[in-house]
Amino acid sequence: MSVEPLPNIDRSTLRERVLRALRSAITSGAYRPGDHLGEVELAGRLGVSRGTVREALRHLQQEGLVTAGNRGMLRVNSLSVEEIRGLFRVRAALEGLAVTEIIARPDRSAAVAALRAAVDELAGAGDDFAAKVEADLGFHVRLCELSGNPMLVESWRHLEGRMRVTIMNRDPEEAPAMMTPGRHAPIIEAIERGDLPGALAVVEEHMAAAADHFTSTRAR
Amino acid sequence: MSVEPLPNIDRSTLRERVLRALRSAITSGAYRPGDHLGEVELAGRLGVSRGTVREALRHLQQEGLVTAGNRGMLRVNSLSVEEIRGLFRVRAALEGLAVTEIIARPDRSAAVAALRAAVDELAGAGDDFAAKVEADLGFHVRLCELSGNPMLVESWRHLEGRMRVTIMNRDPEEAPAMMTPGRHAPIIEAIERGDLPGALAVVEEHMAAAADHFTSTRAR
DNA sequence: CTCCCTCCGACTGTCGACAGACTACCTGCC
DNA sequence: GGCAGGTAGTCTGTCGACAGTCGGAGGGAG
Repeated sequence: MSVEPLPNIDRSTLRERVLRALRSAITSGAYRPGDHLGEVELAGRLGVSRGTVREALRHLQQEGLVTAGNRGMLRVNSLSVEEIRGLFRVRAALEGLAVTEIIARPDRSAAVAALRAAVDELAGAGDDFAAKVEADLGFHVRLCELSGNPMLVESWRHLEGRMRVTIMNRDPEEAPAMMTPGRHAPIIEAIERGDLPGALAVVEEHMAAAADHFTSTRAR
Repeated sequence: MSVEPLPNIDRSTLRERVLRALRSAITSGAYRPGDHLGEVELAGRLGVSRGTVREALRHLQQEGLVTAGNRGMLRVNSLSVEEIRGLFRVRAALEGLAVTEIIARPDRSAAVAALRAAVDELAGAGDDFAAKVEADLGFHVRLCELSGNPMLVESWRHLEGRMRVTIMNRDPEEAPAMMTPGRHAPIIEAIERGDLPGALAVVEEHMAAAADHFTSTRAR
């Protein structure tokens, strides 16, 4: 008797799938910042009950992708200039911790290799805007993962939704300037040298530049 | 016609009130880490429907107060030793950013005064364990607030639930050693001097000591 | 023409019920 | 005595419906 095929059964709950669908719809730009997300419409469109959509929306609200407006109505979030500046300062602190812990680890060279693979993906994204975004964020989350500190990853992910709406609030035409291998290589090099102050300075500057980028010429 | 009294109407939703009640029940120790939180039991005890309790529980799950166990059943969270160490390293990074921004602000002396008031509350808590916990966490969240970076506060609060279950997982008898005015004063003094490297070192050491404290003699 | 009142539509808040899944126990057979 | 199979109980997952509230359109009075 054969035992191979039997495709993996999807054991995820409906709520999880709806959550992923909505998150994807927002981060892909199908819903723009400010758009109203009505429970009834979404439930009808997804073919599930309101309660299920509701739970997914509440989850996205805590992720910062969605925010409550008048009368509890939810809409796609968009950050103010001050929030964006603060966001990138927090990211600088978190990713500064990440490089600190990576440099302190014995398997630093393995981390460097993994990071190089991440920038290669960024280089391979070409002109595909969505792929560039994924590769860029993928590099930074990988940075956190390689620190070996799950709580750091958790904290970083808590900011991810806010970053994604910020990215989506801009014109895709002018964003690629930020997401190039050249901007990320210095971080890896400093880690490889074991140059902690240098790595911290590079991360700091990387985030400051990103903050400037996303706070100028806002809203498309 | 008189216009004064008319007590403020509570416009909070039932879900918000249930959320606060459950959060309070956990952080006060009524439910211990590992305890199972059944939707039916809670709904019956609170006199609300399961759906409402469910939403509150999901919120607490994202806060890290509650975690999913077998078959989606939720129980009060408890952190491993590694998670606790990582948690306090992230806190060190965040609160390090806080002191950095406070020192850079022009109204630094006002922040110092506010922080002194916070440690006074800690001193006035006496032997009341719950009051000491509130005053201690109050000091640190105040530190973040005074940075003027709302995103920093948001990130810190995201860790608050995990800290609270960690605190609650220990014997109240031996915790007070951590939460004394003497342990917090050096932070304020370094800020007052404008001594950034000194302040960072103090915060770092404060968090390392706290991590050691909460990873030794675990579980009561 | 303007202002106010009323009615209508839409949306979220909350609830109770049904269904599916897993656990633990209990019984009968080997 | 031990193990397989069945069975009851309990928990979460999901759904549809009712109710309350807010905003706006529309009509009538001044």
